[in-house]
Amino acid sequence: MKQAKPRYQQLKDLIIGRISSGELQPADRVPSENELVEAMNVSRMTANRALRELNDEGYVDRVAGRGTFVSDYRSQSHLLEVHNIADEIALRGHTHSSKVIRQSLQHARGEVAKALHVQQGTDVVHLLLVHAENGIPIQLEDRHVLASFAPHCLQQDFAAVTPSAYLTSISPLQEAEQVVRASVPNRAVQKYLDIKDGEASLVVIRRTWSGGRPVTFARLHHPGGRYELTGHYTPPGTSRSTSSEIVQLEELRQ
Amino acid sequence: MKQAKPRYQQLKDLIIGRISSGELQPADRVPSENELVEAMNVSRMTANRALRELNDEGYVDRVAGRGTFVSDYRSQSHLLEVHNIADEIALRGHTHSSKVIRQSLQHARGEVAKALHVQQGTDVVHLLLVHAENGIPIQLEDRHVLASFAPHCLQQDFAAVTPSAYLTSISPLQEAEQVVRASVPNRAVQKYLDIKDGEASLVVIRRTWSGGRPVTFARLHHPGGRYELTGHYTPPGTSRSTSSEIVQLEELRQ
DNA sequence: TGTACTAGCCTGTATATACAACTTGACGAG
DNA sequence: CTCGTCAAGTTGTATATACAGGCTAGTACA
Repeated sequence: MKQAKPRYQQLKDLIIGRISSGELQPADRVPSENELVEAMNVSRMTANRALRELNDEGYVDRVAGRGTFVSDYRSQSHLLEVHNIADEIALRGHTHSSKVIRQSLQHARGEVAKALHVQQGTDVVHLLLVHAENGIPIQLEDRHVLASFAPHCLQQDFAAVTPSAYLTSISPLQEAEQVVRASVPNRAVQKYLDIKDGEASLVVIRRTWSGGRPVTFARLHHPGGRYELTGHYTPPGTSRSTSSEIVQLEELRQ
Repeated sequence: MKQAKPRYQQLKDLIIGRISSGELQPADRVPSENELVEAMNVSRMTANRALRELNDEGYVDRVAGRGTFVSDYRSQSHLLEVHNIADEIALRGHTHSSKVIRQSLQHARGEVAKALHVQQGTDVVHLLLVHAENGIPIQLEDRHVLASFAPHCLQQDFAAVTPSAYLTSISPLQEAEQVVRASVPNRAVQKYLDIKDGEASLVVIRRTWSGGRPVTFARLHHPGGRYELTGHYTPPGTSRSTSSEIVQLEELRQ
């Protein structure tokens, strides 16, 4: 027997759905409280709670006197939260596409074996794919998956379902460790991400545990010029609306 | 003329104060909604909002039928999430040293004024210092602090106590937002961090709130070749911690 | 033409009321 | 003594209502 969700949650889900599907684009106007009252047959306080929480969660921006508008996340993602690149892009109202470059069974050696805590030569599936946002390359995913953990990994169509989504569908994520570093990538990475020579890239190296052991090891290369990670720590203070304002920055002067 | 805070916010501040001061210990019972109604002369919905938001922010745990209790989760994650470069280095058993390059009173302009939510021309203290680990430069800290928040900032000896440590000693951190990006730095940054031409740097831009307003804005430049951020994630409700283990990695082959 | 003002919409807050669901402890029947 | 029931207190949600304050467009006026 399934308990019905609260109405304010239903409203939130509805609006998040419209944003994720692309029906509502960043900066688009979201129905006002009074419009929700009429359309959804709820009281204004209920509509207010739904929109206020969406505001607190960063989905929308509200301006007294003007209205509620879809927030533009641009190219941000949350630090320390495990993310799926496709979802991130969908949340921004953009279209995600990915191209599989390699999908093969290999024997773990060196770094990979060490990172996954397995013997050299253990079967692993090696995935290499490029993710694009509105056609622009934004992530090169270089991932190794323990073959014993995901036996059907070779048959999967990762252009349709991202490896991240597939792996979490097999078994819930239990633990993750990530390292972020900056580097100037080599030719191969430059080519896949379409970045210029001498430009920096942001690299996220992530190991994910399931059932007490590491099951996948991924290197995620992003073009430094058009990708950044954002983190928000909300210890105390108000439930102040997270501003979607993005701080433009200049390089250190002279 | 100061605008009075909303009553639900006053309630939140009151309870946060009792927790911060130690009057309320973890697992202690917080006044119920009805008790707040009588004691504070507010409606139950207002008390409900205050307690609900404190719950969302992790200060308290609420159980229907039982009551509201002080959470003990926050005290753990607090220290671990916001890091001080000197503490990080000390954790690795190395020696930290720093050199102050600039420590001057300035008027906030452009990006800094915008990031700190103040008028152009507001007094800010500009700090520029290089942190070194075992004598090797590892961070260039370019920080602006609201002068009204830290009036003695100009007299402080930041070679002895890092700005981060000093600021948290003035007032507990309430909220932080950070952006991580990769870039190839300009000459000035290269010089201070002693990095080669064309090498990447990892830049952390961080804004920190206290008392509901941003009080400091910092750009932390790190040499890409010898610095990385590590994070550790454990999904359900458990605390996150930074892991000191560092995954060695190889460049993407070919 | 341009300026000031106002009507109307929007969000933000506060209150009173109501009912549902959950938890605990007290009380009484067996 | 044990078990079930019930009452009281608590949180969770929903509604109707009210007023304050911000924003905008259009209108009246100079």
